[in-house]
Amino acid sequence: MARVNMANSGAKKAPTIKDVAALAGVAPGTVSNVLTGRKLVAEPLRKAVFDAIATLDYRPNHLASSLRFGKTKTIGIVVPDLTNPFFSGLVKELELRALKSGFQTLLMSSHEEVAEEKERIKALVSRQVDGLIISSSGDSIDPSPNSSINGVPTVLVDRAFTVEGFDTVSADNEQAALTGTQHLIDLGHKRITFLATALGLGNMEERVSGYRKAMAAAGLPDANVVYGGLTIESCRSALEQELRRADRPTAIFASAYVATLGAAKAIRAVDLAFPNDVSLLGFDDSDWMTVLRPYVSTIEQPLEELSEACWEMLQRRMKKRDSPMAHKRVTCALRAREPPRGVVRKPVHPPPEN
Amino acid sequence: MARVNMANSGAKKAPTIKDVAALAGVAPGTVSNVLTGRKLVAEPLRKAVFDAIATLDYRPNHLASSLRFGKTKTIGIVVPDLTNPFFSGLVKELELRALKSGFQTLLMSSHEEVAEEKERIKALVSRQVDGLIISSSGDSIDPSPNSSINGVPTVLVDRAFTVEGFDTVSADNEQAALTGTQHLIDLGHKRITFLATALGLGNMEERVSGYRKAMAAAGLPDANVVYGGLTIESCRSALEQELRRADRPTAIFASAYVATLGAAKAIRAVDLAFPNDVSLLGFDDSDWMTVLRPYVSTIEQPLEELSEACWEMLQRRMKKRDSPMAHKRVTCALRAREPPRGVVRKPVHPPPEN
DNA sequence: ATGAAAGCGCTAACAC
DNA sequence: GTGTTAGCGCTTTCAT
Repeated sequence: MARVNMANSGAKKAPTIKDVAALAGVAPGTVSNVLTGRKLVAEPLRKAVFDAIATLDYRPNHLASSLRFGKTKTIGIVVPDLTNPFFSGLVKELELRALKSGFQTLLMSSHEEVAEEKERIKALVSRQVDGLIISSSGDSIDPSPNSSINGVPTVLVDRAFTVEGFDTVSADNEQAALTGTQHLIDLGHKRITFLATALGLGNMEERVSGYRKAMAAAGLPDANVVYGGLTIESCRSALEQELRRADRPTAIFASAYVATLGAAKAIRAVDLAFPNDVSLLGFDDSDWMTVLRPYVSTIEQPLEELSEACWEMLQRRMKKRDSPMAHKRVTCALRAREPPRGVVRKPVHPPPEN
Repeated sequence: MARVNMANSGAKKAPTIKDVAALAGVAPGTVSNVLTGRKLVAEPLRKAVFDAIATLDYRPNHLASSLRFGKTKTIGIVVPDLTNPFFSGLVKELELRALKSGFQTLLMSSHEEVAEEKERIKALVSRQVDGLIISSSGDSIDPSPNSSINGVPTVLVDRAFTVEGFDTVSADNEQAALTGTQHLIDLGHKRITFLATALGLGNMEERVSGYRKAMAAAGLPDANVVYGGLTIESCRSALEQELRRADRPTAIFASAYVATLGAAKAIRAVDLAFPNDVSLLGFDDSDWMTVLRPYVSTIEQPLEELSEACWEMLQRRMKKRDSPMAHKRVTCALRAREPPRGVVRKPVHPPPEN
């Protein structure tokens, strides 16, 4: 009664483990054992199975396997914006580590929308991912087991460090901002504007706080925080206004990738030059920053450490789902590229291009 | 005999459609009908089902559904390098379109390795994706139904236009390179070096060809193609040698994103300035290119059109698997940002930073 | 309109 | 060691 697919003879259906078993003259279970290696199989049968697999060009159906086995060996990753090099770099590192451990990654982007993020998480969960790494768009992830995450082992990265109920990994934002601000102060700046992105993001608040602390510690009362939003253009526009004022800042500390690029654009737009007219310190180092002249300095978040920590935590949680929540901070590095202010006095920007 | 999960009372197992059915007092099939909407269900039962779903916090298992239904509503995307803004931009657009049509995307990166690419494709296929969009690392994709692709509807994008047996979408590379080269010639350049990436990539060969044609047409015999490899650093290094020669080129045409950034770095490294010492025309427009001064001009590949074409083709192929292969070219735009050569004669680069 | 039952492809028990 | 069987969660006939 067993229906046997005609091997490759025009039949549309893909061969199954049953077809392989039939051709090799063994039981389906044996084929499975050969493939998964969970049970030893005698050599002659092994060979027969492999031959059958080859002639049928059999591909295991991962869906069926996962359904039965209860594990997908897949982790889901959700980031706000893949075109942001910070996130694409992070994703690349995460992918690498997951792959090395035999996991595949399912990558989704939330486009900085909380609602979309929820949808993506739900989709990932309904696909039975074994774990989740999320850089949240909203800091408002619900850790309750009834939330969209549904009890799937999850690590939060970059955003949302403050949320209890999750393992989290993020940069030591406050310290990084403090160091960065201090660097600008050491360069001789007094009017330093901090270009933040959006209100209510945990990591951003930490950076703002570090900035304020450094300003206060240096006795500089004029802390000035500008919220430029989450796009390059909105950041440019917000800062441009700032730069057109008579008492414009002499230094900008841009708090994230979009802010850094937005700031660079704003500075160009009002035809100032860094570092003579204005210094620019950015967040999230990127390749192109080294081709700007004079260089823009940055606070670099160590992507390898960040992703390493994520992956370790997630693996731990996947093994022991009830271990206590862990929170890890990684230290950022200051990439100071700017010559000391005042050394290059001569304007370096080209004459107006009529 | 039917085992019923205790609703949320500490039981670990996720509720299934059976649990919902039991609680709502209906058959599993009815729950399915409510959920999928494929068959009408009377209002009182509908409500009971929804109530049960809510109280149990039931999530459909997409794996099981896909296994049974034979479709995953998922397409796989494979690109060589997610940190390349051309690809991350393309992926973003593709994701958008897939999502709008009710498809989810499974994204994988091949890291410019043919072997990895094969693995990723196999993984995607074994996950039963309904379709595949691939930007190949090697131009060597095997279209036979027995290949790793295993008959899954596939569209090739950017790379590998020349491969028969696949639907393909790519830029009109030869025309774009011709236009770009012509632009540099119009600017007065005679010694124009073309910075290619790797040999044997179809799209690259087309660009080289466009360059050569433009040079020949202008009666410029000194076509000079340098292969810089697939990383920013290798491109920088290759071009830097070129720029240190006495008869160095007056213009560089960089053939891809990595080449453009590599070229910018090389130009900086040997302390030349564009466009006075050397002009730079790049491929693949990127945000940061507008903050360099003077601007670097680029050939922009229209990501929206590219992805739109991909998605349309893939949808068509998924519906009619035996329709004839289609090949689509999209036209690139020249973003000329450079002032004419010679207008700004005064050197604009800053004095050496001791 | 609803329920019962078969089965998607695979793996884990349990026999032999 | 190897075969047999049950069933993962869902959808879909086929009866009713």
